[in-house]
Amino acid sequence: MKNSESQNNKAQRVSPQTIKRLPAYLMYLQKVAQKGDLSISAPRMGADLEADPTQIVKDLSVTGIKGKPRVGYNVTELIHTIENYLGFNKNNEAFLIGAGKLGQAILSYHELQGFGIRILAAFDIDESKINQSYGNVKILHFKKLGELANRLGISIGILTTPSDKAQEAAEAMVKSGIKAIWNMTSVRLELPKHVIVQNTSMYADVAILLKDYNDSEA
Amino acid sequence: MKNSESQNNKAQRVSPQTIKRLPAYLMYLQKVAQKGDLSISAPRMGADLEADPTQIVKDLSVTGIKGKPRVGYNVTELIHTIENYLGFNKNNEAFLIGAGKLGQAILSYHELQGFGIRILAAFDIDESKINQSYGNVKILHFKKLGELANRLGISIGILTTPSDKAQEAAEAMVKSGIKAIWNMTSVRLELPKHVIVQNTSMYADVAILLKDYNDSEA
DNA sequence: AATATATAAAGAAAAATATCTTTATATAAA
DNA sequence: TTTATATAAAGATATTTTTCTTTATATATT
Repeated sequence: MKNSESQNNKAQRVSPQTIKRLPAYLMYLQKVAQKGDLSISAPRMGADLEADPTQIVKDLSVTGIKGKPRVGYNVTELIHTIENYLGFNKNNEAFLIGAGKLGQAILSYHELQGFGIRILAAFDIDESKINQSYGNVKILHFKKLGELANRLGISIGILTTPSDKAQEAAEAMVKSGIKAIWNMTSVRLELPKHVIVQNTSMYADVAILLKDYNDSEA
Repeated sequence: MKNSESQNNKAQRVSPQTIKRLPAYLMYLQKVAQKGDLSISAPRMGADLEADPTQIVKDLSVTGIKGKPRVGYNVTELIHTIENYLGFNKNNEAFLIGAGKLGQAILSYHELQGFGIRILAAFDIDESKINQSYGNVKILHFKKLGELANRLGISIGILTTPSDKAQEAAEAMVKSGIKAIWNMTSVRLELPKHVIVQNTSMYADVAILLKDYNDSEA
C-alpha cells in the first residue's frame, strides 16, 4: 500500500507522518499569531498540543527554519516557512468532480483555501445540479471537464463521486491532464503510475474508533 | 504461539497501521466474495492490492484467523473474523451532531452501515433543518441531545459541526454520556481523558498531496 | 561583563513497523 | 502412496520513526 510515498526527490526523504503533522502546527500557529505573540518555543507548542517537544523541533527542522535558544521561533516566519514548504502559499488550482453532499461540503469549507487550494469549478452529471453554486463554485456538466482542464491547465482534481463512478471519473481526470488526485472515495483507483493519488479514507479512522471503543467496553 | 487475541483485549497491542489496513482488506474481500471465490491467498491479495503479502499475513493474524497452506483463507470466514475483530458486526448506535453539508454527506453514505455504525438521529441548532431527513435519519434540535442520548444509551457521537461550534458541541456530547467521538472537524478537542476521540482530519492528507505534487513539478 | 538558564540542534538510543528468511504443512500431481 | 510445491506461520533482520540525551548558544539576570 505504498502510494504517493514513492515519489523520490533530491532532498532527503521526509516521513509522511511529519508532513501530516505540519498542517496541525500551522493551524495552531495561526491562533498564536492572532493572539499577537511574536515568538513560540517548541516546549510551549508541545504543552499546548500535547506532543513531544523534541518531535516538534525535528518536524519543524525539515522546513529549514532556524529557532533561537531561549526564545523559540518567530511565529510569522515559521508560518510562512511551513506554508512554503508544503506548497500552501502557491495558488493550487483544482477541479472537483462529483457534486454530491460530500463534494458540496468540500466546496463550502473555505478552510481549504488556507491550504492553497482554490477550486475553480465542480463537475457532475446530474442535470439538476448543473449551474448551481456552492461556496461560490459553479457546478458544470462533467462532459466539459476535458476541455476546461486542458484550457486552464488544471493539474489537481478532487474526487468526490459515488463509489461506482469513481474509477471512470478518475480516468477522465487523467485524460484531461490532471496529475494529482485527492481521492475522497473509498475506491482503490487503478491509474497510471505517474498520477499522484492521495486517498482520504474516512473509514480507516472509523476502524480505530470502534476498536478503541469496543475494547474499552469489554 | 500467541492465539485468541481477538477475545482478549489486554493480550497484545496491535499497531494502528494494521487496524487501519483491515477495512481496506474487508472491502476487497467483499468484492472477492461477490465474485464467488471461496478462498483467497495472501500473495493474491498482495498482488491485487499492491501490498506486501507477508504484511497481509501479519495483519490478518491479529484477528486470530488461520489460513491453510496452498489454499489461503476461507473468504467468508475471513470477512467475519475481521468484522468481529473490528467490531463492525456489532450494532454500534451513534448520533451525529452538526447537520451541515459534511454531516449530510455522512448521513447519506450508507457505506457506514457496513462498518456497523447505525446513526439513529442527527442534531443541529438551525431551525430550518429540524425535522428534515437525510439518508432516513431525522435532524432534531440540539437541545434534545442530552435527554435522548441518555434515554437510548448512545455512546458514539459523530462531530460534524462548523469549527467554531465543535468544542461546545463535544462537551455537550460528553455530558450526555457519549464516550467515543469521531471528530470530523479540524479542531483539537479538549476533553476529559476517558473520552475516546478519533480525529479525521482531511487536511493532513491534503498536505501530502500538495507536497508530492509540488515536488514532482519542481 | 559574567553567569545562569532555557531552548534549539544534533546525535544516540529505543521503540515501532515493515520486510525478508526459514520452517512446517496442506494440497496437488505423479 | 509418494513427492513436489505453494503458502501460512514463525522468526530474524532491516528500516523507519519516535523518544531520550547531550551539546551549543542566545538571552535574561546579576
